[in-house]
Amino acid sequence: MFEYKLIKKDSKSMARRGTLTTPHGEIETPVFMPVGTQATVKAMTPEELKELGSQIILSNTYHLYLRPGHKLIEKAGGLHKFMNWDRPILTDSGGFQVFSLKDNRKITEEGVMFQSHIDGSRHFLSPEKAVEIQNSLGADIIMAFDECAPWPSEHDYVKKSLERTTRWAARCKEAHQNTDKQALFGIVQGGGYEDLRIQSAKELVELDFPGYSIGGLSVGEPKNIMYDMLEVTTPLLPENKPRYLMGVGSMDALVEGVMRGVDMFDCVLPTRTARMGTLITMKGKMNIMNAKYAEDLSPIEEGCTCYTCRNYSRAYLRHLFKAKEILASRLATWHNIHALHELMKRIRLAIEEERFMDFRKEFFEANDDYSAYK
RNA sequence: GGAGGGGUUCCCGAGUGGCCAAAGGGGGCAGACUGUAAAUCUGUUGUCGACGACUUCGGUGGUUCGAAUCCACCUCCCUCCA
Repeated sequence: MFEYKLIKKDSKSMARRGTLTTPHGEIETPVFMPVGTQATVKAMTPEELKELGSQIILSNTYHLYLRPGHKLIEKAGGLHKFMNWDRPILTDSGGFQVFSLKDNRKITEEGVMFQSHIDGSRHFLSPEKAVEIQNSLGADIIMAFDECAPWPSEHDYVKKSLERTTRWAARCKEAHQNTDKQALFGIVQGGGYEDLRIQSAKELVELDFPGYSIGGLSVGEPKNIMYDMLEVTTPLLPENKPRYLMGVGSMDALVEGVMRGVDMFDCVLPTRTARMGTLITMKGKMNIMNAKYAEDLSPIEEGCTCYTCRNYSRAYLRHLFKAKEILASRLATWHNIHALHELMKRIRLAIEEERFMDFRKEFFEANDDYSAYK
């Protein structure tokens, strides 16, 4: 029910083109996955997500466990049914919340004691519990419970953390019941240390997962460190298994990640920044609220085929944002997600046509935000 | 016509002798955001030849070492009475 098929390998880089088969359909990789933490990609309906090209979306164990509760979702027939999304779903384990809610939790070997950000109540999340919740939710791909160590962290701390994450991964695998319907990914950690990334990758591969995530990156470290970590990690991962770089979603990082052998990416960046008025284009990002767009009646991006660009002008978008209209968030989110899907589509095509590195060169030459690469 | 209250920097609105270029909010301008505690947060918002100087708190003229703050007159607005 879960299978990764490698279609084509780029001859000049680690880039690869593949297909991921899940109980809820196939995913063409490399792929960008929008994030719908609370069982909704903010501002978009599932129908709209399909229209703009989303193949798979994320949701979150910690958030759905606290509210509305995984039991309710199970009773509703699972997350797919509950949120009316019949394509693949991937759930994060709550490992990222170990990082992001660091002031409200305590880590032990057994698991993590959280204090709810909603009402302050205490909850214990362990590898077993995280898997149990994810089994209830029923996502096609689920994550092992890990610790996403903060940047910067001492070598000693990261080493202990990753070794615990490996032990937790083994416990997750042991606890996982629906292996036929849900693929459990292990998560490589190791901070910004090459030796630790190598150690983590080897330990996890030893445990044999249907896919491997690369976590603990894009948490504040310089980009070159992230790329260095990818370069030591992906060669150690089995070629016939998908690799998922967690939490990465700027256009440049997507291109650079693909070049280093990553198949899957997710990120809140396009949706969050969309709500703040930052729009993503192939030429760079733009803050649509800037005064210079006040009377600009052209679309966000010339030639863009998204619903927003087909129908609305920069001036109109700016007006909606200035007026704090809810439609502003919707139209901007629509465009941003579409932009990343479009980028991935071009990347896939470029790999198929054996011109990925040329595509990469053209991308960086055309994109003002990443002129450092020129 | 009489009585009272008030006119503050783009707007609203504090301030009632020096610590005031003037609180706070709004608006404006700009920035950040990467497995979502985010329709959030941060900076900035009189001028200049700018670690100092100059102009500003309805207008004019005073008092004072010193005024947005006190006094006089003028002007405009609001409330009540006739």
